[in-house]
Amino acid sequence: MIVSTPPSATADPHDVLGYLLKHAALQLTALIDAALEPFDIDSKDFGALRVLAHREPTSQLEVAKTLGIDRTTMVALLDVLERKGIVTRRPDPADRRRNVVELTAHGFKTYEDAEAAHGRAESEFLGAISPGAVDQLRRTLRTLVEH
Amino acid sequence: MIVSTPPSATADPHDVLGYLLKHAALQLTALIDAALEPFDIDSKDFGALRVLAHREPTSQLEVAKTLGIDRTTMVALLDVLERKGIVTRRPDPADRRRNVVELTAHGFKTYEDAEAAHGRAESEFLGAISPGAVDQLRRTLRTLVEH
DNA sequence: GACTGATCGTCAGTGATGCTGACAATCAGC
DNA sequence: GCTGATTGTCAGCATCACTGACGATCAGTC
Repeated sequence: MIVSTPPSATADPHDVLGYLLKHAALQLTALIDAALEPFDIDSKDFGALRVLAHREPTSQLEVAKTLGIDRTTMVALLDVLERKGIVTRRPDPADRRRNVVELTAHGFKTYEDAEAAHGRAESEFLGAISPGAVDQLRRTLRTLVEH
Repeated sequence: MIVSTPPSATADPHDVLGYLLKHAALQLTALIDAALEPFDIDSKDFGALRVLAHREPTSQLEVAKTLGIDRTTMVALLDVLERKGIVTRRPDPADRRRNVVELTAHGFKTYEDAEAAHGRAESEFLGAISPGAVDQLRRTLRTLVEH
């Protein structure tokens, strides 16, 4: 080493991809949580609602797998949503080990409102970059996450 | 709505940016933690080491601010690194409220080895996308994180 | 020089998150 | 009808990073 790390001798953590990904996720989540707060749900809840709104009623495990969370975590998540009257659980007649999870009417309305708010929050977060860069970002992240 | 969400009626969470960012961060962190394991540090520790290696010895608070973590969190982080002989803490003679934090010789060696391993892990994670896309990703994330 | 307010490191306590391990109920294959 | 696997549930635990409080110290003011 001739000179002591020439250009950015500050060791800017913004060079480290892990830092950038983590903090981008944190900031976006905070924005979305704030945007969803009027609907009494948060970003985790929204993820579940989104899956439920676009599917035939499925089991808890299916939803959990889709969201990439544990089935034990799903229990607590649905407990809250059920208490709020957003989803219902009933035993699946075809396989009584399973619970069929469904959005209530109120749940579906909540989802639609939340979807709009979510979109606005995401757009706000992405406001500083061009639409092309947004597409590129989404594609790149998809590739990385899906190996 | 004419038909019920035409193309991807599965509500793929991979469309949601928050999901992508979070899981990209998780996967990368897991890879890096595994790569750093032989050096008895993890990705959080590495962040601190990186800052310390590229700076004049500074206070705990400075390092914490740079890393975007709380000063109370920094205490525990440094406790571990000090116990491992990677950093030293001593009161700043110029301001005895502060601790001067420094890498030990062993700490610096650890950092250099860890830096190489970290780079390999990051490259492995980024293997599926082109170098151009990597640059673009880094720039985009930087813009987003820095508002 | 002594008082006031702010700063730094420390620690205890807290809340959120998401796991493991165990359990009962149920199903599928033989 | 057994046996083993699956589903939902629950208790317990580990991690993480925070808040609030405290003592020690510093800087500015009188």
